[in-house]
Amino acid sequence: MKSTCCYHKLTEDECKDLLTQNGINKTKSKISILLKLSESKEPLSAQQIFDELDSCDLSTVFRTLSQFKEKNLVQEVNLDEGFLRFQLILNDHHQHHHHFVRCRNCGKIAQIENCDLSIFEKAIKELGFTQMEHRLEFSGLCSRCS
Amino acid sequence: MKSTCCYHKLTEDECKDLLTQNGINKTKSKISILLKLSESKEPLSAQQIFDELDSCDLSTVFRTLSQFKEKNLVQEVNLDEGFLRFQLILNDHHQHHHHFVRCRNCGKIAQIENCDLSIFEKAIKELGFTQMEHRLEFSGLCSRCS
DNA sequence: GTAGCTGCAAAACGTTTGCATGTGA
DNA sequence: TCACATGCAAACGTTTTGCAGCTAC
Repeated sequence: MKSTCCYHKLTEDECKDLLTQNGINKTKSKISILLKLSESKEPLSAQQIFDELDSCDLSTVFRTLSQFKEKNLVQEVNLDEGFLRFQLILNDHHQHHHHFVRCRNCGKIAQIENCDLSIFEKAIKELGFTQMEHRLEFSGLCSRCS
Repeated sequence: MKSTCCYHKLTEDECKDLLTQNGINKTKSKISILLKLSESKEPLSAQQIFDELDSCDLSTVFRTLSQFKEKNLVQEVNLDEGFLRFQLILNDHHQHHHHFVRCRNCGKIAQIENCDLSIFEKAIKELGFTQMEHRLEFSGLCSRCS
């Protein structure tokens, strides 16, 4: 199975550096949330992060993720599951877009590289829209489930 | 402004026929929900439908939409607003996909025709996935807001 | 008559917020 | 010191559910 393009487990020191660079206080919660996100090959929900941390309130997880999002450290991922997932953005040069395939049966998530939606963006400009952002997600059955 | 591809206001009789064809009881609620959906040029939320109907519980709206979805009469539209919208599917030959642009400022919604995502589907097949479905949505600023 | 539909109320779910206390720089 | 971060509890908005009564067929 192809690995995701920007999976990179951070050390605690790297987490601290990242927080400093983004002007965020280096608290126990923020460091461990950052660490969890970096350890995961797929985007995590707030609940998932909460479940894997020993002592940290769910509201703190949400507040922290919201702050990370503001600082462009994470992107929200909506896979139509009824909740949002969050994925670390490490190389933030250019706009960063990840697209996912999710198995409708087992929930397995894979990532799709290379996203050229210029055809659509042209059509949308004709509708008078500017400053476009997009969301592209797939679902299907993974090799094990199909 | 370009009109949407399959907007078609139904008559009450057409609604009744559609329900009969799909083996759904012709109740007052179901007819009026179907009518509302057909009158709208953009996908409606359950709340919006509820607000525009005189006497019909919100739970009935949800239950009805859920039934319509099972019968492939409507598709869910997720524009990352924190709730789902529902759009009538009238011409159900082939898989039906609509994609939307939503103005991040005023919420105005427009529809995008022609959806060729074959490039991605090839990449995804290589990941071992089959029976693909996709979701593609854009946001931006409409001509009035940009 | 019976399966299916409805309204009402309550719950469930993910998420956000207010507030008093605690912590990092 | 003081802005910022946290835990707790309560609220929020969307959606689901249980139940008793009603309606379509």
